[in-house]
Amino acid sequence: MSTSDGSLRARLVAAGVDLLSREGTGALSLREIARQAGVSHGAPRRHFPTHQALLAAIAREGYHQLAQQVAEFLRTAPPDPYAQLLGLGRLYLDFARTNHGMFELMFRHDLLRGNGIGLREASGALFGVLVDLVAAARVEAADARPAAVTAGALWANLHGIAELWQWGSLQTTVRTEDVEPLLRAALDAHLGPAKGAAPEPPEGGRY
Amino acid sequence: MSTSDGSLRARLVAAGVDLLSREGTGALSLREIARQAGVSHGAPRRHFPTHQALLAAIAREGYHQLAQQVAEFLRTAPPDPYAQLLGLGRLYLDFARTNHGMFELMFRHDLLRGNGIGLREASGALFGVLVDLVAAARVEAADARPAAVTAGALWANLHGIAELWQWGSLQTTVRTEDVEPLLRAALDAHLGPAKGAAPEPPEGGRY
DNA sequence: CGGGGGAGTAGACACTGTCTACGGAACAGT
DNA sequence: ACTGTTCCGTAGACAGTGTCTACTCCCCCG
Repeated sequence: MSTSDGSLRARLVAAGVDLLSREGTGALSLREIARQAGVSHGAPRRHFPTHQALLAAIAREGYHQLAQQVAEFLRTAPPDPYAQLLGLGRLYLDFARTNHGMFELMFRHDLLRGNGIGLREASGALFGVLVDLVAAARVEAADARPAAVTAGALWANLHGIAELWQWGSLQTTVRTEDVEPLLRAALDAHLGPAKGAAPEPPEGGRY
Repeated sequence: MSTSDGSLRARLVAAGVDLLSREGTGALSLREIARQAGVSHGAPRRHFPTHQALLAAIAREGYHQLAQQVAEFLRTAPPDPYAQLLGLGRLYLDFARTNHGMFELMFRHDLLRGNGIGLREASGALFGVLVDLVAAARVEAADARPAAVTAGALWANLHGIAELWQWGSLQTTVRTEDVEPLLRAALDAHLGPAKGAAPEPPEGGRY
């Protein structure tokens, strides 16, 4: 059951991810995905009740990839919470840039709403990591605010940078290739200034 | 020429704005807008070369409305820059919530890209206001960062709050109706703590 | 061996965006 | 005042889309 049931389903999602990275969100029509997967346009219906459900599954795959990258980074990260947050910020922005079709889809809530995608869980896990790191990073700052609020504000900041940056609104003030100052400003603002560690990204890192 | 040329054009944009506020972005098909305006489906082509161009004009109208609200607020705002920024933050988030279809459209860069919409100018004017206010508000903080960077980070923060909040990602940690703590956290983080003025929104204000 | 159910196919339907040909009205010059 | 041009809106066609409904085929279970 797992093979026959999951085979075309997984192939459709994979074809969607591939198409998304090559052509962007505009190319993600149901029929085109089916074409890429080598099946007729009615076939996806056996596995996904609607087009939106298929898109939601593709977005879920995106969250999975992001979570995997985060886990992998944390496994080989320095112990300093601030450096970890800085790395995660770079990771998030880098993900948004290199997978910008996927990133766009992941936050197209108009397409994904009510499709049981489990985005709450997917994003919730990532958010939990963020809350813990924020709580650890600002021990000395002794901020009176709950860590969840600070983490939420920080995530919102990161997300806004990614969104506005990609969209071009920030290009009037910030060079296209360089969001590092914005990232630094966000981290310093929410956590207090850096302790002086890790001014450069690690050499062989993904950034 | 202005009357005949502008008449249907303006009617189409108005119909689009109306439809957008009632039914959301999904209802903004070219033919449906034409139907709402009481013309045939080919008529919009005389004024907008493509569907995207019409959507871009509608989004431009949204930027115009937002700029008007900002100007109106600043006209009757207290002189304190921090209070002004707080009010602008509320205004931005409130705009995103009450006009959430329009807000969504305004940042659908995949639809709007390359349509000569002048979003750069539209958003650029708002951003200029923000930069000035930020520069004024943090005089005492003596931040070494350029005001434009701080303003960019602050705007990104606001935008991220609006985006993630509407989408529901923050509902796990923050009550649905209350983004005020996140807004406060963002302002305090980027500008330094409040000077103690204006802890409450004005009574008859729009928030 | 025979029947049943799931998986994929193929065609239809309403709808979309774009293109083209057509009708008509208003305005121009002589 | 009449004719010609130019522009605006109409109507139909076309390819493409998402969804729905037969229909076929094959595998698996009894």
